[in-house]
Amino acid sequence: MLKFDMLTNFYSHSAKFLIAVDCIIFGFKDKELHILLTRRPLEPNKGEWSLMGGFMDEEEGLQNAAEKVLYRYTRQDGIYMEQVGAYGEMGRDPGDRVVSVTYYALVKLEDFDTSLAKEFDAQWVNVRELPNLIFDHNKMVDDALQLLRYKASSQPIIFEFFEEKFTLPALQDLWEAIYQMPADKRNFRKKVSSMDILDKLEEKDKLSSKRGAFYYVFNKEKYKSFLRAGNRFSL
Amino acid sequence: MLKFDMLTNFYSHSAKFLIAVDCIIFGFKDKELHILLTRRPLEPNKGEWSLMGGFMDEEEGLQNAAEKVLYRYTRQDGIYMEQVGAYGEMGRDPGDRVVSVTYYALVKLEDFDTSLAKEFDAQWVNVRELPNLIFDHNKMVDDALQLLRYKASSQPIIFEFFEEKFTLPALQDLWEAIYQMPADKRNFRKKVSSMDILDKLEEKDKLSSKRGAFYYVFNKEKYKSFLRAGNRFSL
DNA sequence: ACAAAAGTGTTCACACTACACCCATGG
DNA sequence: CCATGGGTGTAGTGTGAACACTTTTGT
Repeated sequence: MLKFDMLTNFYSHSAKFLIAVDCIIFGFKDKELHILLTRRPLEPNKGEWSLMGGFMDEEEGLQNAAEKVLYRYTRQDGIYMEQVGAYGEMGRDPGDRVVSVTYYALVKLEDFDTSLAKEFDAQWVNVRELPNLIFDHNKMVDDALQLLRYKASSQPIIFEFFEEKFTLPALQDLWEAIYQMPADKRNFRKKVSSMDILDKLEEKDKLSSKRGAFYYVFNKEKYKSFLRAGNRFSL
Repeated sequence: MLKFDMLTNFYSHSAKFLIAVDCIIFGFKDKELHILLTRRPLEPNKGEWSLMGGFMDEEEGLQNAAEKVLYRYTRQDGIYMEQVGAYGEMGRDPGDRVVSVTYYALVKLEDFDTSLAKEFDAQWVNVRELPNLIFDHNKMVDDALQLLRYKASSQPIIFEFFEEKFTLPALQDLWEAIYQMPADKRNFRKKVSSMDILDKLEEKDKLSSKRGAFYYVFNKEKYKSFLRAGNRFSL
């Protein structure tokens, strides 16, 4: 009996914990950064605002668990995702001892399936007007935002917010929403175009202005050359 | 029975996991950055190189667990520590399903109790000459180093490597060990002194040179004024 | 014709880089 | 007296910030 335990499990003496995966899902809408929140469907704290989450299963890793949560609530695949951290202080969840590992994700909000919102009682909430969230979820969002800002300044992840093409005015609006700072139009465009990592399309977006703004696309190959030449992305 | 479960534990259906806390303990010695490693005392992979770690108990949080590990292996208190991340892919630990949460720590290696080394079969290993470590511990060290570099460039944590006082040549050696880059002596000293966050002592360190180098101390009050004036630490 | 957003260059200040010589001391 | 590491200043270059007007087009 003991021998069997030793073969299947070397650490059988130690305590075990529930592991939750909570996702800070960012999207860009109405010139503002939003995150997807839900009304918690279960006790304790049922009905209060909460991040999207779930428990990790035996037969999956942390990444898989996070991807599962993301797919469940967005039906999008290949979502950009990054771990924020682990939250495991005593009593952070009054329901039980739970260690939560958080990921932030960037989703393309242009073609979001609105029927999902009803199904899960989910809403896109402006990050500038966040309500009180359960447990330590507000702290998680703060940490995620800080990490997002750092990553977006040093890696080309800002393009993950768009389905494919985007205009420079929209890109700048997004930048300003992420950093909660106004940016100078000319300096912003200069910085972007100086990296030479975008392709300008013929097509214009005529929806948000009369003149229309040209669409651009992030060009992964150009970005690679850019890196090979010893440069580093910076926004 | 069911009712009782619901009161004490709302999530009783979900899987539970062992949670390990592994620490990347950094120290500065012989002009090089070192980390504290040990020969793993238990199966599986007994005898191989490993980070310092332990399992989290029921009645402690992640932070407490990490502090416990640090105190156990260094006997130092108030160690600077920061979470690196959670590692929880399937099969990362062949012994059992374990999710590991890692912290890096900066310890004062000047007055390190060498008897501890024997007690725990621990050694300070140069980060430039790391052996293969068990499981995903090499990846953990890489991630910790990256985070350390980022933090040390934007916050005054580099001083945590010293007991109290330090010389500018030693500080520069440490900086070079962290970033694995040579630094210009005059530019380095200019940057440090331009922040005006150090106190120069009368005393000199006469051990590492004939002329002797003045000791300096990090002045927390000066640093606060520095921040209040709208500046940001940068090295 | 006018309102509303797109697009475009130049100047200035500051920060970062490169660089070489004298000083103090112990042996 | 000399070898070893400690300590100091300046000039040039590149990067980030400030700043205003013209263009296009739908109504």
